[in-house]
Amino acid sequence: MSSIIDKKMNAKTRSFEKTRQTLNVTGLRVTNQRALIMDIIRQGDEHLDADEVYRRARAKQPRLSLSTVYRTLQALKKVGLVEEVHIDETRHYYEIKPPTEHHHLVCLECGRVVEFQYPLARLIKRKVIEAKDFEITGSEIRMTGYCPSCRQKRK
Amino acid sequence: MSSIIDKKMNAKTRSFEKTRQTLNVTGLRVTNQRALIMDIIRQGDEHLDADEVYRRARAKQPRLSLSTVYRTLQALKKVGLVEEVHIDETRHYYEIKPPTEHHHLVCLECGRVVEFQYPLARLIKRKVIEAKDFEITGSEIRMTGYCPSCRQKRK
DNA sequence: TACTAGATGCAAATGAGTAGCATTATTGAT
DNA sequence: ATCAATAATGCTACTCATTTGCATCTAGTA
Ligand SMILES: [Mn+2]
Ligand SMILES: [Mn+2]
Ligand SMILES: [Zn+2]
Ligand SMILES: [Zn+2]
Repeated sequence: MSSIIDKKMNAKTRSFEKTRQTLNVTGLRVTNQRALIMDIIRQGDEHLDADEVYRRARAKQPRLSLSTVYRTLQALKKVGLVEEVHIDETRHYYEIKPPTEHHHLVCLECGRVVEFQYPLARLIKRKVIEAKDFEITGSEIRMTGYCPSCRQKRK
Repeated sequence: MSSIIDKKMNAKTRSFEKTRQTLNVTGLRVTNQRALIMDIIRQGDEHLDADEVYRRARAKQPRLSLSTVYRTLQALKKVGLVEEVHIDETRHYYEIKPPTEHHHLVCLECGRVVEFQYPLARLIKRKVIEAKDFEITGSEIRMTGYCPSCRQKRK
């Protein structure tokens, strides 16, 4: 049998199985649709919205419903495996909960989203508790501007 | 005639006229509905959403339509008189463009929004251009946590 | 005062996300 | 392996903030 196909299948299967393991410890039931959705987010390079997840998932499981995608995204968010990002105002995007703090830069010209790895949460948390006696548990920074390649074109 | 009523009327009229002046220099046509909406946002202490603006405006101009509120908010945003804040995911809120940078703290318990006056934009802008060659033109920080009074209750 | 582009009001449309409910699948116990 | 309990799924219908089309109106200008 073709070793190329075997390798592809195995890579996919491995990833999927790893995802099932991850899900298993959350208390959530491990369903095929959840494993698939989680896997798609894990493998997806970009930030995906519900509809994009849906489109990609249907390629594998045509009977999967959009409701399930929405419910799964909520569930994964709740158990802390996935994070919701508010890059634009019209819809929510999702990414695997990252190990280190990062924030998002959105290019106003081309829409590209760039990640900015920098720890601001600590600083902010401290400043806020000093000034306002307000205890911060989460913060999100969204920055807009122009990416390197669009800056060139504008000049 | 009652001087109290006169003073009230005059205060309102003065505010409204000042708003008309402000609008006049923007290139936008100065309509009663725009002046009223702008005035409501200016006088409103809190952050107002479209529907709240609509409710308050109808008290003065019952024929005003919700569409006009939405269109006006967009117009005021575009000319830089008003700023859109993304405090929650379900709707947009509006405030007069503040002269100094501030960000918003949202209490997860009671929903109260507290403003945090602190200049982070400069720092962020610099760090980002260094690290990513990305030119930042706007940034918004949304922080969630617990306000002083809700922190008490939780203990 | 008359002209005209821009603004308004109303009604209908859009679109992301949610909810109800009958059916199905996972899990943990026998 | 079988079963019961109950969580999850797939539909469909719904909600609700925001947008759009279009006929009518009005602010700004000559
Ligand atoms: Mn990211
Ligand atoms: Mn504010
Ligand atoms: Zn760009
Ligand atoms: Zn509170």
